[in-house]
Amino acid sequence: MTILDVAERLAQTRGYNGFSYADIAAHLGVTKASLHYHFPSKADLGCALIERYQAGFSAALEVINSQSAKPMRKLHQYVGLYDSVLRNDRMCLCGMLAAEYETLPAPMQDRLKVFFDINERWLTALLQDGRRSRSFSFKESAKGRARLLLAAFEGAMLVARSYGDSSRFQSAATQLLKNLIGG
Amino acid sequence: MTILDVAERLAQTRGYNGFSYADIAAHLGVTKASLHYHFPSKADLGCALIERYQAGFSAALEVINSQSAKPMRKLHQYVGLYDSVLRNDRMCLCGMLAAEYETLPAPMQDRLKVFFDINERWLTALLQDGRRSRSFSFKESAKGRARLLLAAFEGAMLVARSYGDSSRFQSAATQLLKNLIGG
DNA sequence: GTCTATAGGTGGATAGAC
DNA sequence: GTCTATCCACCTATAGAC
Repeated sequence: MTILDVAERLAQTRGYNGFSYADIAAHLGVTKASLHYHFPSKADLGCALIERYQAGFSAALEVINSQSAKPMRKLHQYVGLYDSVLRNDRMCLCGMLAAEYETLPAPMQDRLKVFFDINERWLTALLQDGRRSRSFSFKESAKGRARLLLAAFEGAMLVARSYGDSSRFQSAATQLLKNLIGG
Repeated sequence: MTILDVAERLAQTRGYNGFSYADIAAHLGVTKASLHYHFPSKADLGCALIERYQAGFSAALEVINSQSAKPMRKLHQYVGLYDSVLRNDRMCLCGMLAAEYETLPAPMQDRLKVFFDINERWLTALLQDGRRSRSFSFKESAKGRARLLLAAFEGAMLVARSYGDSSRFQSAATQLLKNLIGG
C-alpha cells in the first residue's frame, strides 16, 4: 500500500477536506512528517491523486478502445468502470472533488476539469462512431449527449452511495443507455 | 441575514466540512461564541440547515402541485428549482452533503435521505400522473425514472458548477425531459 | 527516507461576565 | 443574547537528528 493508495481511498470516501496527513500516516504506520518528504504540501498530494486517477482512467479507456467491440458494448464497459468504483464503496474521485471545487487549490481545480474534458472527448468520439454505424440513435449533438451521460453517471453514483445501494446506480445507467442512446 | 442564511450559502458552495463557525461569525459581524447559543454543536446547525432546506423545497413542490398545469410544465418548474439554485452560484445543499455523506453526523445522514425520499416520491407521483394522462411516455417504472431524474439533475449541477457554466445544467435537463419522458 | 519535536494556526466548544 | 477569554484537539508544515 502506497501513500497514494491510502490517500485515494480516503479522498474517494471522505473528500479532500475530509482526511488529513494523520489519517494516512495512521493507516500506513508511519509519521506525518515522513509523508511531507514525498508530498511537501497537501495540494501536491491532491494534484498527484488526480493525475494518477486520470492516468488509470485513460489507460482503461484505451483498453476499451483497443477491442473491436460494438459501440454499445464499449459503452457498457465504460459504465463498468464507474460501477466497479462504486462496488468498492467509493465515489468517483473527480465527482467527489467537484463537490469541493470551490475549496480546492487552483492546480487541483485545473486538473479536475482536465479529467472531465478527457472523459467528455472519449464519450463524444464513441457516440459519434456509434451513430455513424447506426448502433446508436440520438438527435442531439454527440458532445451534449456525452456531457449528459457523464454528469448523470456522477450524480447516480453520488446518490447511490448515500443509500449504500449500488443497484441504484445500475438502474440509472441501464435506463440511460436504453433510452438515451438506444439502437 | 440570519445564521442559517449564511451557513446555508457556505454549505452549498464549500460543503459542510468546508466552513466553520468562524466563517459565519465573520460574515455576520458577531463572535463564534454567540453562534453556539443558537446552535450548540455544528451537528445541530447541520440538521437545522437540512430541515429548513427541506421545508423550503417542499413548499415549492406544493406550489407547483397547486397549479392546474400540464405535467410537463410542472416538471419544467421542478427543473427550475434546481436551475435557480445553480444561477445563484450554489450547488443543491443535499447533493453537496451527499458527497460528504460518510463524514456527516448520523442525524444529518438520516435527514439527507429524507430529502431525497421526498423528492423521489413527488417526482414518482408526477410521472405516474403524466403517464396516466398520456402527457408522458416511458416504459420503466415511475419510481426508477424518478430516481434517475433526481440523480441526473444533481450530477449535472455538480459538474456545471466546476465549469461555472449553468448552461451545462440546462442542456442536460432539456435532453432528459425530451428524451426520457417525452410526450 | 523516516524519525522526534515543535511551530503556528484553526477547528468546535465551554465558562462566566455583562 | 452577545461578549471575552480560554480549552484542547487537530491541522498543515518545518527543522534537524539519525
